[in-house]
Amino acid sequence: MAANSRVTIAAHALAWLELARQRGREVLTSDEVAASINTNAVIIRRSLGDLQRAGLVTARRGNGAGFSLGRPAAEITLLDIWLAVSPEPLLALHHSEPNLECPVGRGIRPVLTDLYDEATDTFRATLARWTVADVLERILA
Amino acid sequence: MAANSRVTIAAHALAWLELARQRGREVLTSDEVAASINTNAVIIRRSLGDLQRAGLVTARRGNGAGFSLGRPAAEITLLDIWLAVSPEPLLALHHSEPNLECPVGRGIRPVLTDLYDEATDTFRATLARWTVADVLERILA
DNA sequence: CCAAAAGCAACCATATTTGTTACGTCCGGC
DNA sequence: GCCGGACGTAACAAATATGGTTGCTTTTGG
Repeated sequence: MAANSRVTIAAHALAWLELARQRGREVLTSDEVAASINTNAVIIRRSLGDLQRAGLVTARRGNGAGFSLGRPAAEITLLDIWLAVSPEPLLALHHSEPNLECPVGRGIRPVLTDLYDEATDTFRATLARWTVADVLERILA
Repeated sequence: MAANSRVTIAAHALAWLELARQRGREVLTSDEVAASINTNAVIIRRSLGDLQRAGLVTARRGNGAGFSLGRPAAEITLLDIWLAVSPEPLLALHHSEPNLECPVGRGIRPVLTDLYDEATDTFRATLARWTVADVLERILA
C-alpha cells in the first residue's frame, strides 16, 4: 500500500460509467462499479464522493439510485480527476524547519517550492491533455 | 509524515556541501550536515548513502572522514537526485488486479501506465533543468 | 411504508517515513 | 599496532496514510 491509487480508481470508475452509458445504462450503483475495479463498494463511494464534490459525477440516493457522469466524458480530463482526489504535493519540503542559522537552511525553502511547483505544473499539463473519453477509446482500441 | 521529503533532504545536503566547499571545507561530517537540515545524522547518512551509490557524493570513512560532492555542483541535476533517492511512481495503478471480465478492467492498465509515464517524463524533464549550483545560487541571491 | 442505495463513522491491518539507539566497520594519526 | 572518530547499518518506535470492512443513518422512488 505504498503510493496511492486514487487517480487510477477514479479514472477506472469514470471510464466504466461512460462505457455503461454508451450501452444504455445511465446509472450504476457503487456495487456495480466496485465489481469492475475489484474492490469494496465503500471505496467507490468515497472516491466518487470526491468526484461529486468536484462536479465530475452526480449521485442519486434512494431506491434505484446510483452514479452518473456529471458532464460528457470528453470534457473530463485526468487533471480534473487528479485535482478532485489527490491534493497532496508530489514532493514534500522539510518535515521540520531547517536550521535558520545556516544560509542554506534559511533560504532553501522558497527556492525548492518554486522548483517543485514548476515541475508539478508540467505534470498537470500532461494530465490535462487526456480525457476520460480518450482513455476509454484507447482501452477499447 | 505523509509525503516523502527525501529529495528535499538530499538537495539541501548537496547545496550545503557545495557552499562549504566554496568556503574551503571540502569535507563535512553527517553531524554537520544534519545540523543545517535540523535532523538526525543517521537520516543524513542514509540519504547521502543513496547519493553515493549514484556517484553524486563520495564518502570517506575513518578518522577525520565525511562527505564531499562527487562531481561539480553544476553537473548534478535535481533529476539525478530524484533518481538516486529511490523514486516511487508518482501515481500508482490498482492495488489489486481489476476484474478482467469487464472490458475496462481488462484494458485499462496499459493505458494508464502509458499516460502516467508520459506525465512523469515531463516532471522529470523539469527537474533535469535545475542543478545544485542553480539552487544554491538562488538561495544566496 | 418499504426497500434499495448512498453517506458516513469507526475500526483494523499494513506499509511508509522519520527519528533514535546501538553496534559494527573502516582508517588516518599517533 | 592501537585508538578514536566517523561512516554503515540493523533494529525498533511513533506517527500517518491507505485500503479494506462492518454497521448504522439518511434519502427517496415506488
